[in-house]
Amino acid sequence: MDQLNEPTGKTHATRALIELRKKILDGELAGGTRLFEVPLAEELAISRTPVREAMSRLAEEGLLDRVRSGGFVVRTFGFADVIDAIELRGVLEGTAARLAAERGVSAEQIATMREIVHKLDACFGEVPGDVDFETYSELNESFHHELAGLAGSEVIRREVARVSRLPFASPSAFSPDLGDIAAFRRSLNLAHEQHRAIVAAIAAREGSRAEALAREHARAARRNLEHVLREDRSLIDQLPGLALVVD
Amino acid sequence: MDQLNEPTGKTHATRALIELRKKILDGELAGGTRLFEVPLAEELAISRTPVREAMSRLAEEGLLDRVRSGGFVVRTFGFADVIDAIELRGVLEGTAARLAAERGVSAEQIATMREIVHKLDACFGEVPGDVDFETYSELNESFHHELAGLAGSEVIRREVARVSRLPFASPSAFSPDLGDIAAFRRSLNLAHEQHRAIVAAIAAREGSRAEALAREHARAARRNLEHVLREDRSLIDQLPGLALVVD
DNA sequence: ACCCGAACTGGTGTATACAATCGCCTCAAA
DNA sequence: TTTGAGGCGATTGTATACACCAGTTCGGGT
Repeated sequence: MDQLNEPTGKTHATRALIELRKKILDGELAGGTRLFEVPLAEELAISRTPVREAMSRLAEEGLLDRVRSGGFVVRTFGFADVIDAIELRGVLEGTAARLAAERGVSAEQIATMREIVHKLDACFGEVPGDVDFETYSELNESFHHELAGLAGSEVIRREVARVSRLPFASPSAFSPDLGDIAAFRRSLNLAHEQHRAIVAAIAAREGSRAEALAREHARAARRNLEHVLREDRSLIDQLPGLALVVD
Repeated sequence: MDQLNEPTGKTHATRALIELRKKILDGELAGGTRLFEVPLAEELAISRTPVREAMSRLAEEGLLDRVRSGGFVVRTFGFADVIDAIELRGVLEGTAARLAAERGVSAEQIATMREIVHKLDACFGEVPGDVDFETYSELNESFHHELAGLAGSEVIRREVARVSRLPFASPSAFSPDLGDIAAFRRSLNLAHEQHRAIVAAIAAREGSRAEALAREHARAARRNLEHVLREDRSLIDQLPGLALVVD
């Protein structure tokens, strides 16, 4: 599921996939829009075959729905769906954390997690709000990536990855572009404390605690989303994958 | 996601989809087997195009994996994966139940659930083990179907449906074919008590309890699986979708 | 006015020829 | 022995023509 070959577009189908995905995420193709093969093929200057291939993959990603009579429509996402997708990620990461704790993880795995946490520590400077945002964002992604696989279950890892593929539900949804906002920088301290606690709970085989912490950790994304909605809706367009959301 | 047009096969692609799915679930195509378009097309007496379409859909279902260099392989499922898929269904149904309780459901929805529970009651006769298995199985499916949508979240409903599509993880995995075994028939009393309790918890807006009950309810499937593995492995071939599992 | 069916339109479904690519094998040179 | 270039066969990628299906419209008979 993570081997969706996209070296920035080798085949026509891959390029079509990337272009279409971009248009959907940018909101250029509104939810509910039916995608017709012929016009799309003309627009992309390719034949219908790779267009179909691309649409099929987008259906796998959950950005398109197949319609009964054939063809595809752009899936509609409202803010409620974004909230639910974030909740779902929390639930699944929570399950990954719980199972990791219950089933036990190797010393190497714990060491890996602790190293990531340690490197994340180093992102924070003396004064609150002084954060190496770029590095934090990368390490945060590593943390969540590792966590998904920590239970040693391919089934779980795959489903966590799947829901995280929706850009607005991904663990790094609010990371890369909100570095300017002081409030977000400061909230990172709390989030990172949760990173530390999750690892500790897993190491101590406290499954229920690990699960609860991972769920609460995902709530940070929801709080950020709600902040954006309440305080500064102009940020919506800057956040990747939030442009397609309608309400 | 539930509109996978399969009126038993109108188009070649649909027939190919059904045939391939059957072969995978029956274990005729072992996990790891690479599926080549040309031989498959010849075998099914159709062209490559609908074969690709069918494989693409099977990838969406999670029965095939795409490989980097193009093409598909049959996904491998071990018993550990079955366990995890059942666990995952429990987690997701638990989330559906919790959110339904937390967010509240309409009187009509509760009435619908209670009606299903009531009809399920009627499946049980005077003596333990006297069960209308056929009807129970159908109603059980309705119960789980309704539960998935009870939170009013399309995102949740869709993901519950998705994991339930793997036949060995579905709520009715052990229903239709185990009616003979007395032990299973008796265990149904317990399972049905859980149905009743889940509805009661949701109605009382006891989210945590509803979640825990739904999770535990899914464990019944796991117990049945483990029973089959321990006591009577010959049943494996009779259970739908368990033939593909290797360990 | 009403019905019914033929033709048309707009879309996907399918077959097929050909192009591009990947993996592997060979063979030669370091 | 290793390594790298080259070629070759197997397999997927792509274009395109045509088939087919479902609405829809239009016409004619009643």
